[in-house]
Amino acid sequence: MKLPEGYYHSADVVALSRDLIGKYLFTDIDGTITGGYIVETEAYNGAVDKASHAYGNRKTNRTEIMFRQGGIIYVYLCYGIHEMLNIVTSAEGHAQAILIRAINPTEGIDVMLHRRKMTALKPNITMGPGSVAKALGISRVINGHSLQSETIWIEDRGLTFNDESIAAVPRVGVDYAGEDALLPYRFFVKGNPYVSKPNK
DNA sequence: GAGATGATTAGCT
DNA sequence: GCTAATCATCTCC
Repeated sequence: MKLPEGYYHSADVVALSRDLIGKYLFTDIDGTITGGYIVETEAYNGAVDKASHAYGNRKTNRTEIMFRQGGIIYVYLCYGIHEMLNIVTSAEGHAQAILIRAINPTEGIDVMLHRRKMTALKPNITMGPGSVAKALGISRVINGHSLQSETIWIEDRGLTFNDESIAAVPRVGVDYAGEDALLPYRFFVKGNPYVSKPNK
């Protein structure tokens, strides 16, 4: 059920982003399994994508993770507050990654509520990349972990969406990326309550 | 070593 | 809708 290592080695990060919709993402951070299926992703196409941290093959201590072979995770801090979860894909030397923007929780909901300091289940528990990471207990501590590990992994449980129920639109919050900001690299399940606000 | 800034969110108006 | 929160990382000096 766990997606094999080879799944992440595809060179087509955009197709993978589309394919990850409906896959189940789980974490086992402190002895409790939490997760759900992915309802929103964004592709970051490495060296040729102005919106990517690795645009122009810019390699630093932070982005080095993305240049590795696919099948690991890249976690980083944004705006000083929010941690974001990315799936690194493609072959070594190609800095491609997929940002997980929203999931539909199915496992360990009570634990996620506690992590989010919430008392009732509301869509905003895993709506938006910062919220997903917080609900799943993801932090920079597990930056670089393999998706074959016992800490974080993705499963295929046979859930699929047809093309009509998946929207492909420009990405969020990347206006500074010029023409690359217009690329339809954001995928989400139409009408799903956990999808983050813009363009819904 | 200092200064600018961002793949955002939550809370208030 | 608007704005504050808040810091690791990058970029120059």
